[in-house]
Amino acid sequence: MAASRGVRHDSMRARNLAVVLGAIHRSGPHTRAALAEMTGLTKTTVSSLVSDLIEAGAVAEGGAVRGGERGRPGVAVSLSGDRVATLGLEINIDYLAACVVDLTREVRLRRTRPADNRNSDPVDILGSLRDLVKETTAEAELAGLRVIGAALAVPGTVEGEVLRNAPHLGWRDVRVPDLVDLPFVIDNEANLAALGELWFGSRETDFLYVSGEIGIGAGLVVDGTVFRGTFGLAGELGHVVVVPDGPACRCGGRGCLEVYAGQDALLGALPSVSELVTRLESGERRALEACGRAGHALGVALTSAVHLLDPGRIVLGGIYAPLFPWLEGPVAEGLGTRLGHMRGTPPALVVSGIGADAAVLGAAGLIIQQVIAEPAQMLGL
Amino acid sequence: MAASRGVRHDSMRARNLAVVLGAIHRSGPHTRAALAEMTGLTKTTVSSLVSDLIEAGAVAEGGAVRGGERGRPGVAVSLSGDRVATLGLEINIDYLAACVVDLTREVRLRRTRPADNRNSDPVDILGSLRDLVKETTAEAELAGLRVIGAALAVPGTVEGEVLRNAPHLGWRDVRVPDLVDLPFVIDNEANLAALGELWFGSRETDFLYVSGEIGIGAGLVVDGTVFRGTFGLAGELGHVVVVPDGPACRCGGRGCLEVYAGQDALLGALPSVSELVTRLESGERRALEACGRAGHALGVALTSAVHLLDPGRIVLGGIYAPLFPWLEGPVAEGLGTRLGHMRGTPPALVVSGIGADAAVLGAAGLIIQQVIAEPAQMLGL
DNA sequence: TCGGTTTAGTCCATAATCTGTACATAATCC
DNA sequence: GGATTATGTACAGATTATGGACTAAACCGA
Repeated sequence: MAASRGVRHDSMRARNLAVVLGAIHRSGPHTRAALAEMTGLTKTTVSSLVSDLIEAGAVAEGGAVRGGERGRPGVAVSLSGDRVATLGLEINIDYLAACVVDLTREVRLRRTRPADNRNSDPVDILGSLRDLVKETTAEAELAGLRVIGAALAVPGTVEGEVLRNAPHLGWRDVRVPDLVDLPFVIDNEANLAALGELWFGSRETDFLYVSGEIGIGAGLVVDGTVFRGTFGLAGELGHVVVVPDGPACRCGGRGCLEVYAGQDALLGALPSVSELVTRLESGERRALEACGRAGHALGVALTSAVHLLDPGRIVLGGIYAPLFPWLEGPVAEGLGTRLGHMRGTPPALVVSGIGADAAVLGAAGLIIQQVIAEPAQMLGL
Repeated sequence: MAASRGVRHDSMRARNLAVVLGAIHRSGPHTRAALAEMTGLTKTTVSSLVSDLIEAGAVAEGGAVRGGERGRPGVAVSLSGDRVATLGLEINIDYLAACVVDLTREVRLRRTRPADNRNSDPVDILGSLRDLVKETTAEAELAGLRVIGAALAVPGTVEGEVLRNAPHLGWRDVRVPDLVDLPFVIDNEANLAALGELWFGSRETDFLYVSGEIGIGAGLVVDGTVFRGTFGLAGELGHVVVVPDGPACRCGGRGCLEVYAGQDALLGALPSVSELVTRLESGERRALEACGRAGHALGVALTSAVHLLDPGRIVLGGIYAPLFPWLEGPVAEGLGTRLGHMRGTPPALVVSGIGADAAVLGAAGLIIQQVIAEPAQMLGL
């Protein structure tokens, strides 16, 4: 409901650039004539817009030229991966990560730096991250790519440029400075992982991405857009109430999902998720029971989530991805019996295909989406 | 992600008409000069747009003329309530309702027709509703108002023009025919009641409206817009899990909120909500305990809802409005202790100010919003 | 092989809309 | 009463899209 500004000739053109670029992005290479048909603009206008987009490096001629049919064949116009790129960044509990992705969503560069960020000093970590940014940006430029924006994923709640609360890092109200001299945004790890799944994983446009980490977050994507709630705090699946009088949770509540299905509850005394997988594979009873309990709790919490959020499908990611074979049964059963006849069938339950990279990729993808949505502004047209 | 069309000259003007009308709507009467300032358009353009809007009957000169300051005083332009109106309709369990609202959101006409619609025949009810529509439309036209669109609130889930499932009416997959020869939409009662609260009640732009009826629905409003989820089924608060192994619910699940806090659970053997209020006022223990239990369950379910949906505040409506004095304590306590330190303070808990009319008013308001958002299309400019 | 047909892309005159400066108007200030 | 200040309109100019004519490049059929 912000005060909206009037449309002038330049914003009309800006919008039409976005419409044409969006059409190319949404459904692959097209000829100018096809674009005119799709957008309702005339061939003349599309030609003019396309030539601007070519100049800005957003698209290029070439790609698949349709042939074999009658008439003069058109020249296909497709997204160009050669000139414009964006930077995805991630601060997680035990590593820093960066990646460079070009406009075609091809991953061009990836760097991970192991670190122990639990209860760390923000200044140190941010300094280290800044080094990583310089390194990757320089390398991308060597490859001829112009990095035009960056996004950062953090394991906590974000408001604007302030990291409000990242319990596992031990950070509160940390103002993250612009790490690059470019458009820069910060967002929650689960939200960005959900977007990673959208653009680099299954490419479905409607789903709830469940991010199992030390905490449990979720990012809801409806029609290709993340739902963030009023203050950007939506999707805290980890603190949905599973048992009203259950054990205390570190959040102050009782019987939260995190108590039953967080990483600590799943691992118990085990050192790592891969160790847990090993034991599950060898059929160890204690491990199987832990997974069963977690799956049951997840089924209860997801039932509430489905009633409230109405997701298209449910994607399990993070540590739940390797554990999916053992979680799927109990979770699906819980959903199936509890949702009952409120809806035709419960949402499909699937595993994330991109695993641990989801958040960094989503971060880079977020900026790419901005370029597609506002090419005039992002590319200086 | 629908294929978006290019912007042409006529859509530029259509957009600017909407921008100017939106500014008048959002912040009361303004002079043309002020509108130019706010929209970023020139005075010339605003003058031209305003004269079109006057011709269409959307706005009128007059209203508060600012005086007493230096310079030539401007002529205020304000929404006109004299010419354009919309129709709100509601099918509920025990009544049909209609109302006519003008562009200034003044309620011009209201009709309620008691009926017993439980397990009824859709054909009968829709016929009766059609009569009500003819009656109210004719009466509005006598008052010089042109009804330009209608919306219908129903107690069930809606997809497009089909009422999928209204358990208390006993309707499934009922295709509702266009009741008027005008733009016409159908939506869920809780969603429209939430919009009623937005436009005719507190006028806050961010809240979760909880509609206590025989079932319990909720409508989430974020930044003045209803969140509907993927299939339009979001907000089914009544079936959020409160106790995982609780009593069976008619939905097929167990321990749903509706079992503890639905109208039937609250009333027990009592005949009506007003009877319950009487007993609460006289301090009857059984009544107080029923409210306490319901409030406790509501607190648990709302905790999950707050974590997932992140509402700005929580508005209790429907039968919860008269019961608010007795529910507020247990609900607020549950929210306060359970939300813990995940967020600064829990969302404010308030009572709806418009009671039973929320849904019909919201329905009429929905069409008014469409007029404000797309005046060119809705008014034929 | 060659003209006919079909479709793609460009050129250019025209149309729609907004901008910006100039100007008439109407109030206050001194 | 004249200076000042702000509103609202008029008109020429700028920007962008349209639409029909035209050129280009393929296939089709004789």
